[in-house]
Amino acid sequence: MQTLDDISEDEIEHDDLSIARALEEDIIFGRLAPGTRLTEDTLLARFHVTRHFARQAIVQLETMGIVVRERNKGATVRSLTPRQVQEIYDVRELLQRQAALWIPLPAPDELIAELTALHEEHGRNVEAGYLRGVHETNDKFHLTLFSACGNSHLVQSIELYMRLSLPVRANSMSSKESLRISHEHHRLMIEMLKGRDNWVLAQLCVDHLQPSKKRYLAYVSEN
Amino acid sequence: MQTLDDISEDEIEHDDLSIARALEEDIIFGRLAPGTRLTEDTLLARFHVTRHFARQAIVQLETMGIVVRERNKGATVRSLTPRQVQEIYDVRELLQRQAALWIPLPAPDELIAELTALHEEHGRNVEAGYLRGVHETNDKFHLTLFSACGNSHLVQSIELYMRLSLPVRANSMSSKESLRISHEHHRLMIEMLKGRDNWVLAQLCVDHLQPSKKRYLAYVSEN
DNA sequence: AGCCTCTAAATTATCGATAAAATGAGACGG
DNA sequence: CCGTCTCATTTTATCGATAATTTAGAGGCT
Repeated sequence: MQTLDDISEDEIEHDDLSIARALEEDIIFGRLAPGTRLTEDTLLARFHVTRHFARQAIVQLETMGIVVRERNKGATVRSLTPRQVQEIYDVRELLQRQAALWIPLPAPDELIAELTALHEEHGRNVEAGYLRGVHETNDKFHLTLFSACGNSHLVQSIELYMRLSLPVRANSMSSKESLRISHEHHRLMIEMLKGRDNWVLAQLCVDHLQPSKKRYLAYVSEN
Repeated sequence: MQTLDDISEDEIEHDDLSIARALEEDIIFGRLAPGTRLTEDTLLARFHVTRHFARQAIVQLETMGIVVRERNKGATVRSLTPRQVQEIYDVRELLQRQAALWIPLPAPDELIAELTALHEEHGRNVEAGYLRGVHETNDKFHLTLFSACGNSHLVQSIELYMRLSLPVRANSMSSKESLRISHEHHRLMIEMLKGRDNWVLAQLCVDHLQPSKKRYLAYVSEN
């Protein structure tokens, strides 16, 4: 497996937020396995920033929930037990279902157009095998969709739980087939937005979460 | 109104967490009005800590959601628009209702005993007019209750939203009558835990939130 | 008076250095 | 051979000082 030291990030100027984002990406692409230790010095060497920023980035990651810190012992990439995964997904389902139920239907053309654009970009990324783009457009699609519920706090919480489930979703990025299925789900969601049935939309949003959860739970149970 | 400088905190040793807690208390008791500016130097003088800790405490408060920071401009106590209050309470109701529904009924005697103890302490605090204690035992009561749902992540989110609604709940601390009503609600909840009807319990938990929300919204609408 | 500009004061952001704590390796005694 | 005690090394926590930014107000111009 690739270690943290093999990844170098010269030339780019980093602040604590961009470091956090870079590491977030490493986690979803499996370059950083859960449990990996994250020392300040390593970040310092990789990103060529002062200790201050490396430290701040770790704090960021901690509040984002993707890293765990122990006093005087530093940070490790959070690793999730099946139990925790189940808990996180139960809450995700709760939040996303309610957001879907609160979206006024039929949705305005403006929103449909925006989502369609994201959807097409997502499709192109899938076919091109450009995983970074897939992840980015996927998250943007869902956040845009759920924002239509009108409750920004709910959306924020949804975002939090999307990040918490990052390591779970990492698995599903590897197979183009599952990405295509996910893409198809998105198309259906857009169709539903044109209709009037919130319950169908909500169910779709919940079902959409199942594959990566099941895949992950199956994966850990056989190891 | 009392300003931040009037409050002094000698003798006690503070770290960033205890500072955050102290300020949290100031907010719920109305000593720190929403919108109040929070400069590092002020905290520094009040708590006799280094700049480092004062700063860290502010970051803490930011992630707890009770303070807003703007780059190069410092922090102010978060002030909530009626719209935001409504959003926060909608999510609170969603989370707490679901937690109540997930609690296995009837609850084990152990839990009943623990809650009863907290309930009695809460009652004593109310009658003694010891507001700090009221707030503390109140939050502890609810967190203990909701923990019984078995989903620690859900409980964490509930805790987050309890903090977000701190300025809203501040109002209700002032009248002993409303504290007594709240206390009575708690008693009913314990009764419900002995039964088998999750729906009644859930409804009770949701209703319990209404008074302080309504009071706050009424208050801001007439100003 | 109204308005722009420039300066000084206040405040936050960043840095490099030092202190404190944990970790691991090797020495020593049982 | 095993435990454990000490010390060197690694890593995080804390500090004080300096840099950068914003804010407010004085002074001058039209």
